[in-house]
Amino acid sequence: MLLSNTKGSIPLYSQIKSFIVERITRGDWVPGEVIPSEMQLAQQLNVSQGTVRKAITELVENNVLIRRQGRGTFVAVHNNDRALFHFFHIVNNSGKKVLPECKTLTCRRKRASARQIAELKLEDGAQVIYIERIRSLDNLPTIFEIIMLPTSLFGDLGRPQINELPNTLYELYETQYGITIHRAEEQLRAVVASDNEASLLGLKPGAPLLQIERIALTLDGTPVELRISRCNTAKHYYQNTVF
Amino acid sequence: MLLSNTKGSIPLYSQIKSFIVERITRGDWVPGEVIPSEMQLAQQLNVSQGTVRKAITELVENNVLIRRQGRGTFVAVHNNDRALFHFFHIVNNSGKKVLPECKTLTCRRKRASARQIAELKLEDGAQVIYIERIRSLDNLPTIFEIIMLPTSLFGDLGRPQINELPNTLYELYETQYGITIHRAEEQLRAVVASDNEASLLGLKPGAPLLQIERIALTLDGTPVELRISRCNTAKHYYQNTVF
DNA sequence: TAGTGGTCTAGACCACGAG
DNA sequence: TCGTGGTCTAGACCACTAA
Repeated sequence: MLLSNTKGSIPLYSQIKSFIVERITRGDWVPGEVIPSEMQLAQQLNVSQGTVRKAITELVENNVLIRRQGRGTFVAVHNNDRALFHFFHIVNNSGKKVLPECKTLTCRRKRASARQIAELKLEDGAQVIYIERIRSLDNLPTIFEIIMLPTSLFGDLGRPQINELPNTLYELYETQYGITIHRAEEQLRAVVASDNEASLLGLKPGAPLLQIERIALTLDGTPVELRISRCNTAKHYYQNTVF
Repeated sequence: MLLSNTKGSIPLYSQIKSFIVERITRGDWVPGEVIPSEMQLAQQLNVSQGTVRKAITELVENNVLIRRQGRGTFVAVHNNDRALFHFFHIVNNSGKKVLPECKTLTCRRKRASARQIAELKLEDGAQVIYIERIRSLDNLPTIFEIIMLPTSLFGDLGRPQINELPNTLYELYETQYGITIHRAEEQLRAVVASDNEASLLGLKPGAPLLQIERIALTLDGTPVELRISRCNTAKHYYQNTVF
C-alpha cells in the first residue's frame, strides 16, 4: 500500500479510509475484530497518527468502525441492538421499540422477475431465494414481509432443510455468509391490504397498510437484499428523525 | 466566556460548541452570517486553532454551520435547497424530487386541543395558528396538510390579512420570525382518506393515504410546529436512507 | 504497568476567494 | 496579496482497559 501526496491529489486521510474499507470488504478484517492501533497504522502507512485518526473518525461516523477507549478500534457488528437501532423503524404508539417475533411462512428458490433482476443487478434467468414471514410486535401480528436474496450470495439459504429462520436476518447474513449490510434505501407508500394479508394480520379486507420497500446494500454498494414489508399501523408507526 | 479545563471536566471543544450554539440561539449570530474565523475564536477563547476546528467540524456535521474555503464559516440557512434536501422526503415514482406547488385553504387562529398543548408545550387555553393547504407535485394535487403553530412565536401569521403563504414555510419562519428549524421527528402511518380529503385530492373515498405527523424543533429543542401531511402515494413515495 | 483511544497544542504548508 | 478554511505533522498529557 503506497499513499501518494502530490499537489492536488486525494487527501491522505481519504486514501487511508479507502485502504481500511478495502481491508474490510475483502474480508481481511472481519466484523467484531480489532484493527491495528492508530500508531501501528500510522507507522505502516508512513503518516502521522493524527491523519489516521481523522480517517478512522469518519468511518466511525459512518458506522463502519467502533472505537473503545483503552481497547482499540473494531469493525462494526450487526448485533440485535444495531439492527434495532438503525434498520428497524417501527415502534408502538407509546414510542417504544419492541423486538419483533417472527414466523416464517415460505423459504424457497424462485425464478427472479424482471424487477428483481434490475434491483439486485442479477443476470437474466437468475433465481432468487424467496422468503415470506409474519412479524409480531407486542404479540400482535403486524407486518407481512417478503424478502428476496440473490442465490449467488446466499446459496444454501433457500434449500428446504432450513425451515425456521432467525429473527434478525442481518446478523445471519453477516455470520453465516460474510455479508454485512451497511445502508438501505427505503420507499414508503400507503397501500390496501390484499385478502390474504388481511386474514394473516387479522384485518378487514381493504384496510390500509404501510408498505416499506427496502433495498439493502453492502459497504461497497452492492445490492444484496430486496424486502417488501406491509405493516398494520393501527397500534404502531414508522419513526424517522430528520436533520 | 470562560472555558475551564480541569481534570474530568467537559472537553474544551464541547464547551466551544455550546458557546457557538448559544450565540446562534440568542440571535447574536444569525443565519447566513459569517462567524469569526477559527483563529479569531481561538485567540478569544484562549485555545488552539485545532480545538476550535474540532468544535466547528461537529457543528457542520449537524447542519448548524457551513464552511466555505477561502471565505469563512457561516450559520446555516433554510433556503429552498435545504428544505427540499433535508425536510421534504416525497419524490415521484421515477425517484426525482420535485418542488411542490402550494394552495392555502385556511389560515386562522384556533383554540389549541389537549394534544397540541402537549406536543407544542403550550399553556392551558392557548391558541394556535391553524393552516390547511394542498400541495401539488407534478401538477397533481397530492398532499393535504394541516399545520399548527404557537401564537406566542408566530403572532401575526394567523391574522386574516395574510391570505397566500409562501411555498417553503421554514424559510418564512427564519426570515420573518427568527425561528430556525433544526430537526424534526416524524411518525408515518397508513390511513384512510376522509370524504373531504378524497375530493380535494381527486380520489375515491376510502383510498389509502400516507400520513406523516411531524414535530419540528429548533436548535435548543423547543417544539415550534406540528404538521400533519396526508399524501396520495399512487404516483409518489416517501424516500428514506438508513445507515 | 503497558498500550489503547481521547484531548489539546503549535506550527507548517496548500487551496481557494476577494480585493 | 492576504485571510480564510483544509491538510498534515510531532508531540504532550489524560482516561480507560487488560494483564
